[in-house]
Amino acid sequence: MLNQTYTISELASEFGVTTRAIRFYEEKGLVQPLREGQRRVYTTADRVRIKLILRGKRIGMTLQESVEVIDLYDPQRNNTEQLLSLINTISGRQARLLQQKDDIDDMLTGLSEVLGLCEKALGKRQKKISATPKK
Amino acid sequence: MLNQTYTISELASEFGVTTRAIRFYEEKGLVQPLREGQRRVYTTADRVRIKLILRGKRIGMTLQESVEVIDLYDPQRNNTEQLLSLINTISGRQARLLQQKDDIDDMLTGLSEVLGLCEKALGKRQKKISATPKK
DNA sequence: CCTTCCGTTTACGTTAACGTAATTGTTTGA
DNA sequence: TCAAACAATTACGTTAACGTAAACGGAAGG
Repeated sequence: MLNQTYTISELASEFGVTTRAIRFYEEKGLVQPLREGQRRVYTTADRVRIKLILRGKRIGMTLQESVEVIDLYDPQRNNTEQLLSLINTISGRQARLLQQKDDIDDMLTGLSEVLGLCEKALGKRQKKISATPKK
Repeated sequence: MLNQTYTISELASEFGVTTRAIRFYEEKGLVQPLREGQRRVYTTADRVRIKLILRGKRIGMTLQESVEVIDLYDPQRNNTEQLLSLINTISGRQARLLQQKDDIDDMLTGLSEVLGLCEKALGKRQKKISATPKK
């Protein structure tokens, strides 16, 4: 059933963020943990939301954008108009993500080339060292 | 030889940013255009730098990070120590980029699933409409 | 000559996403 | 019982990346 709960500092250390950050996400309405008296109690659902938010951050999305994407996942859309609008939203987001992948691939290619040059330069140096008489 | 030059507003409109943004990049030392009197004159090299900066932005890098990556491309490193350090830097950056690709793929998968559901829902509705007697 | 269109400098304003105290509980193990 | 550890609230501070506005200068065209 996975009705496990978490404290704020558990989640903070699990995800490598501060408790302040998590409280800030709550301020912004990104999560709404339960309370036990004063203490915040996070469910696995909250935990997932935070995880998704941080995933969004890693690829340069704002918190609001992350929430928008997360909200796409459980759509309460009924009528045709809303469905079509949702499809447009998703298509747009997909296009941006594909663009990002291209950007990343370009950058990876460039870095690999530089890395190749480095190793080549080091290789020459190593040969010189290897060729150095041992005493 | 490609020694074409550009005005600030040419580059701004080409890249879809404001002139203010480009001047800001100069303030931060990201580009150093020539001058013709007061006017800024951008070379193709400047243009490339700006392009790379904006590519970095698209994948969530800060301006400083973009500059760091750009600077990796023309290394003035001589000694072994610096080469090894450079290799480490590049490897780290590559790892982050791969992580980002994974994040993007995960998100794309999720979005595709939602899209599938949308189309399925729409399909049903279309069938109903199609099945509606024409008059 | 006057306006209109770039372009420049200077400077203050703004938003996002927290950081950093300071202060105040609450629980819990020695 | 008392300090140490964890949590909460409040509030001011900070950084990045520009936006926005004011005030000014050259040049080009009618």
